[in-house]
Amino acid sequence: MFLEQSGNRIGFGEGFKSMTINLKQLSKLLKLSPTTVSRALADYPDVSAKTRARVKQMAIQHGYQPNPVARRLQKGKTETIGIVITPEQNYFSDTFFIDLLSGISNQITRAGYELILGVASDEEHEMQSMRRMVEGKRVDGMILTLIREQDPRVGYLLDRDFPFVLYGRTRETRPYAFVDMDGKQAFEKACTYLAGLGHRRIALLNGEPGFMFPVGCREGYESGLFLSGLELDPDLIREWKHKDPSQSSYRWTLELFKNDNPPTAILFQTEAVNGIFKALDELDLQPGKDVALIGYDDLEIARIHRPSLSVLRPQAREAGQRVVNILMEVIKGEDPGKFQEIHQVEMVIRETSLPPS
Amino acid sequence: MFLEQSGNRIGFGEGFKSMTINLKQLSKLLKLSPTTVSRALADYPDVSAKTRARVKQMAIQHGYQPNPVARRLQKGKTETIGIVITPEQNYFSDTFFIDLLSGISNQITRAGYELILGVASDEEHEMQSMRRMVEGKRVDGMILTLIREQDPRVGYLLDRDFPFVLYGRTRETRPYAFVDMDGKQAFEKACTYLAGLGHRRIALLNGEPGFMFPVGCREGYESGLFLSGLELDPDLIREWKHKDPSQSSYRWTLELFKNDNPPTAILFQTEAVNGIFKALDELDLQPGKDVALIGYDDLEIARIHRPSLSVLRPQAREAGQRVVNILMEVIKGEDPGKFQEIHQVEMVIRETSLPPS
DNA sequence: CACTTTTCCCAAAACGTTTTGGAAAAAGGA
DNA sequence: TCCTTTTTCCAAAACGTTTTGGGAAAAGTG
Repeated sequence: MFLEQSGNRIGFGEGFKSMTINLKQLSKLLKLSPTTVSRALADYPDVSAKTRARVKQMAIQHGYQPNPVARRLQKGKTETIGIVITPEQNYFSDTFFIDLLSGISNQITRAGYELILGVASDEEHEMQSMRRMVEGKRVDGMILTLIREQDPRVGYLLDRDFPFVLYGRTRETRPYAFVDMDGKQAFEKACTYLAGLGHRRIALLNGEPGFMFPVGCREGYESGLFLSGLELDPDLIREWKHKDPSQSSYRWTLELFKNDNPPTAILFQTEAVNGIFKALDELDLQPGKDVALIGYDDLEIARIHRPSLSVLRPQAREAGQRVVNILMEVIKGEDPGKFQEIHQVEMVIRETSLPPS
Repeated sequence: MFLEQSGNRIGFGEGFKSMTINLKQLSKLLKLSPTTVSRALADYPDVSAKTRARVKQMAIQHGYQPNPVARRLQKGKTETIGIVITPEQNYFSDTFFIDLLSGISNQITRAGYELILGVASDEEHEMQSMRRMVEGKRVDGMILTLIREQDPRVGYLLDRDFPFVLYGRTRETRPYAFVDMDGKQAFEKACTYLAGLGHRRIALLNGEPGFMFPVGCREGYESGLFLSGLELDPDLIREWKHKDPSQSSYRWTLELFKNDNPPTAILFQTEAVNGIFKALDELDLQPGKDVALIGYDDLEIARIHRPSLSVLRPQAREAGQRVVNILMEVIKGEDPGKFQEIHQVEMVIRETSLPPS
């Protein structure tokens, strides 16, 4: 009796469990109607300044917070955003994805929303997890990452006019909202930079085919070569497959140097750096000295490695915040086509981008 | 008018948006009361088999799914579990944490619950994010990871009798539920294994102090030495600080071999492997051949590196699933003290655990 | 048949908010 | 003063479920 946890009585049992107070209880305490209390807290103009102050003070004093579930039901919103990640996307490899997520999460919290997470083992479960969120009315909007060139998720969401924002782009003619990094501009910049140093043989170790982001990287690479008056040599382009060890960055790098006219510089995704270093080591080539290297993504290893790796650095946190802000607009009913942002990528010159020896 | 999205009319406009149906609407369609429909779908015995079948069939046909928000309000549960991660915990470094998260997420989905995620930049925001979830009545239970020896989160949750489960352990006398890896047994096993191969000088490059898991690692290490009749040499023990480059695994490894009686084997967190390899390389020592290595956690790099790294492999996925199952019991009101699980860690012998040369 | 038990269904209440549509009281205007 | 406007508050409805507490019909029992 003494220890019962019914918890809805007020002013009894200073245990933490009973520290939860109701709108009704609060209004009783104030001798006001729940309506007025609710409106006072929401700063409606039709409640006098005096009572508003009194209400707010009492609310703080009792630690009142409106029950989010009840509010959601009444408002007809879930106040929730969904995201699905896959373990295979070793996008998780280092700070990059977590930075993106951090930006997303913080901005969502700021809006008073919730971020719900699904972890899917493959493409099929990814879709399944998303459908559960959408069709189960569990979210007001979706955030999509690691976008494929042909991505069924985008068609699905467009078909039912469900709010979403992509981090990345896809091949889809209907308008949709996205935030993307300017991989093209980044690789073009890196390529012309290396050419400017005197490099004539620049290789590209590109990301996994099927995804969208390597497309931009390649465009930028080709454009950079062109702007520098260099020929494109197909032998210098490789596509790295993350899941297939026979096509690992290590193997591809070794092969690259079997060429009788090997490259003096390599552009690549920083994820692949371990394999590249390993291969160069075996070939007795010094990174930076014998081969210039610029990676895409500023992972921790890029900073701590000796020599430190020159990189292209996308601002993941900022991008995450923008994704959320845009999604909120789309949820409000704004036209998604209005929100298509391409963010510049800065280049960080460290020790692996010297002129050819 | 024709394209209006009011969406609550039935059987009109086969657009996807209107594909959402209500309990009330469904019951009207069936000429039954909402009560009966609800109870039929929940398999209550007081509805005849015939109508139950009819209801279910109609529900499927119209893709009816109860609105989770409404159900939560009525049931007085959020059907939601919270977790807060921090970017600094480069636990995210590879598959380990994402595997844990994957186990957690899948099991939560199976229970019809939701997983909400907070990303905090430091210890203070970590607490803040958790308090928002708990005091804002946004979750029914919390999952805690990367536990510190003194962890204010645990005290906080115990104080208000809020359901939670730790992945890991902490110094706290009150009973609480946890799932932990048997780091002690793992390091003991690795240590005696190396000693059995003939190693006499075994070093420990331990995890960051302040966290709980290195404590078990050290205990296991010391116990392993003792069981093998080896002396403990404090010079062979280092604590690696992730955020402080002056105490990086690279530096510590170099220092380790300045010793005039250097180790022939090293035990460490696999996270630290890059620095160790780098240092050994500079010292002209071959991993596996000149120095035996066993890492804790089976990260991808352990498998793909040549020589491949022998490791201790915690089963992250399974642990994640157990954490959720236990949390569900605790939420139901079971005594948390009953759920304290320590999972065995298997040892995977690869190429870096040879006898001393 | 009269009574009890079982089967099957439902109206109403409840969960905790916000919104709607006033209404009473106070203030302003003539 | 009387009428209009503004200020300030509130009762009731609504959001979409599940649970409570029956109640009518059907089936069983003597």
